[in-house]
Amino acid sequence: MTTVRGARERARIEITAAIKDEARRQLAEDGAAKLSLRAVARELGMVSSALYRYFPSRDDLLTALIIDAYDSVGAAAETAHADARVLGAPPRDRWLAVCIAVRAWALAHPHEYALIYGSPVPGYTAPEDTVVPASRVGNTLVAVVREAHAARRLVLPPLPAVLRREADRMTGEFAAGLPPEVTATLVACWAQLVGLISFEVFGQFNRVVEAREEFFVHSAAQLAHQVGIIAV
Amino acid sequence: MTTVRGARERARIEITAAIKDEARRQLAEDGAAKLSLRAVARELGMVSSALYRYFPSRDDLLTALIIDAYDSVGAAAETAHADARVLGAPPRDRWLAVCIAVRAWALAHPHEYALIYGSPVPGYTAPEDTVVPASRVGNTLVAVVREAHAARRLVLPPLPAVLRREADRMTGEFAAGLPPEVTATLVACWAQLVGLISFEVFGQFNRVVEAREEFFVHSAAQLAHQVGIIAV
DNA sequence: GCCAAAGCAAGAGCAGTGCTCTCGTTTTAG
DNA sequence: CTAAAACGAGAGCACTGCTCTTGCTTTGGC
Repeated sequence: MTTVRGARERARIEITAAIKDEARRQLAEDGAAKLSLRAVARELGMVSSALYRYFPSRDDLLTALIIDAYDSVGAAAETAHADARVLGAPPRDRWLAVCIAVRAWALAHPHEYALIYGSPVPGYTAPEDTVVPASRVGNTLVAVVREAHAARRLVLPPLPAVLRREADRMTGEFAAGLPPEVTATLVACWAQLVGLISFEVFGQFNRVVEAREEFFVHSAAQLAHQVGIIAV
Repeated sequence: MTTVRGARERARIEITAAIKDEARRQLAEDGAAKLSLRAVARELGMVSSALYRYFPSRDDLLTALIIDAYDSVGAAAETAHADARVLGAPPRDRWLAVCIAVRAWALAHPHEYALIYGSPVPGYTAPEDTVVPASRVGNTLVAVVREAHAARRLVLPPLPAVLRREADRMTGEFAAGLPPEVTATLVACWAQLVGLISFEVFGQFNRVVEAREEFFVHSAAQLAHQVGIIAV
């Protein structure tokens, strides 16, 4: 927490939060495309130009929402992992718990999910501020696999020679403590997990998959197996 | 081909195509969010209201582009499959060929890819006209697996009891001739494949995966294995 | 406590958007 | 040949993101 120096700074914090809240409300209702700065300002009883004191542009507001969304889904994954750990769940169940938590968050916040894992809306390059929150879910999966390795519940999948250097680099950069053999596989599984969730959230499973929950749990279990986490 | 009854109908066909071409150009340049009906009309030397004779709304134009994009990537997948088949490639290589073709198409047309596999832009419900083109890639994967089964190059993965009915239904609906044991797995692999491609196209692999090509081919091969296609 | 400086809300205004409606003109079909 | 349908052009509405100017309020250094 930063110290609040005066009434003005306190007001700024509150108004910034109010803007984001209202924007999130409109986002959840109509989607990112229809999010309007003027509508947000109108709903908050202020004039649109005043809003630019807090967010220099519409894209900056969206970026703030993106960061919050990353933090929100990241927190969901982390608490699911922590809960599974205090229950003494085996690695496979911890993996499943995280996957299920991410899916549940996505289904509960489809538009925020679309904001972070759908097509990038503002431009093409993600602002620097997003990379740390963006990696929270990934880091949680790394933690699960790391614990599985420590508990000797991990078999190392074979890794082709061409990916050996890549796996070493990845491991050093964001998966320290993980056997390099699994790092590349884990990244792939993470992308595949998001693919599964995206298909469900974005309606690609309409008329295709009906038993969504069972289908997802089974697929997530397959991913656990693929990354080397042994059953039970 | 429908018969062209007169000059007016011929003109309508040409103008409709010109509108879509120009719209696709602007889409490839600036993305779906910045696609403007007025800009398209301006570039074509017509007034914006005239464009509404051809597409009743911006969303309808986008829907037309979505259908074309589905057809485009579907055709890419089908030709890749056909080429691999005439070369006598084994099932695993046919699977890889289709995956690689879809990825190549996505990297070449990122905004069109975002249109179909990113967040749904217009509303939430996909128009009925999109479901047939949308299934072309999936059908190609079904065909690959079906051929693998016919060539006895397919091992049936175990399927949990909860998904048995679901797998039977899926098979009857869009995967006739496929052993029900693989249908559900195939659908999951299809979603996971799109997850891999989306992460790359949407920049989620920035600072994470560097050897993209090798990483993708290895992951796609893993998916082939997962769906039951045996190596070589 | 005073006062310049900075932060702030409000309003007007600009360029752009999707979309509608009207009005002549042209092409089609009976 | 004529009524009907399709068409292009233009004006106009309501909305958007964003900028600039104008006063007012809070802040921080003296």
